[in-house]
Amino acid sequence: MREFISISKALSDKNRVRLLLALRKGELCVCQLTELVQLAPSTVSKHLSILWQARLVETRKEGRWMLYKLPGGKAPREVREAISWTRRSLEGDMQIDEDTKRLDRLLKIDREELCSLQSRR
Amino acid sequence: MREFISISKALSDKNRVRLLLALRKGELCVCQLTELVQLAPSTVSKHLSILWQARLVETRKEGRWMLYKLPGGKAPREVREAISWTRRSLEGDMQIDEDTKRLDRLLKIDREELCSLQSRR
DNA sequence: TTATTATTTCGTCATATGGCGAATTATAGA
DNA sequence: TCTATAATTCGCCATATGACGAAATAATAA
Repeated sequence: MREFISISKALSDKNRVRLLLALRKGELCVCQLTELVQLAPSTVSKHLSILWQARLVETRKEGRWMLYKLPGGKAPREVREAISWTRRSLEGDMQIDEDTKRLDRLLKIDREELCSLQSRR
Repeated sequence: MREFISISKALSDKNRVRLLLALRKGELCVCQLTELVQLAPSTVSKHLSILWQARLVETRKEGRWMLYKLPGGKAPREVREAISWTRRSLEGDMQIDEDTKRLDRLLKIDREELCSLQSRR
């Protein structure tokens, strides 16, 4: 029950779902995700930590960057099913489609450059 | 997105999930559900209204009783999948198993009798 | 070492949520 | 009609949540 509630709570915020589904595109750093959802980095970090605690994302540190991605095939069944339910339910969702387009554009920019752009605000 | 968030929010509370899964046993009135989860009737009613707004349950009025049940096959795919994800995820969950046993006992008591027992508190 | 940069943690605020009991509504029974 | 009962709505309270900016941490670059 604990795990289930943790997952459904994690999925019960719009911005967290946006972040989760952005990771369909592959590994992303906090900068890139922050640029996508346009929230304060501290807020994005908190959201990601909630997704991580629910095991909905995995992390890997690469130099200065913390990279987040969807879990691999060895994730618990609950988790895999939660993610695929989320993906199917939001197929064709306007917000998610916009995010996808925006993300495609962001991915053309080098990570280094994108992150430094951000710190200039 | 609205619908999805509404569903995941509805599923993000332990007692609501208990109520939802109790309905596997068929139609139940608020009295029966209140007796099961041991919360104030007003609290149970509120929870049920949240489940209803998310389309996770259907209602039918029969005399003084408001009966709640799981949605039929014509429910939106999102909803059906959410329910089956919930059921599968909580298969073998201790709390749910206890509820199931308790509910089996409660179902042996006539509704009329069970409800009137309750109002004597 | 020192400075810069990416991320997280902390403190704070406004709002949302889950709980209850009291009051209200709707239906059944006397 | 008047009363009893099932359920909901309302008002309240304590706690949880999502947001931010400032401060702390960790890693690279100068």
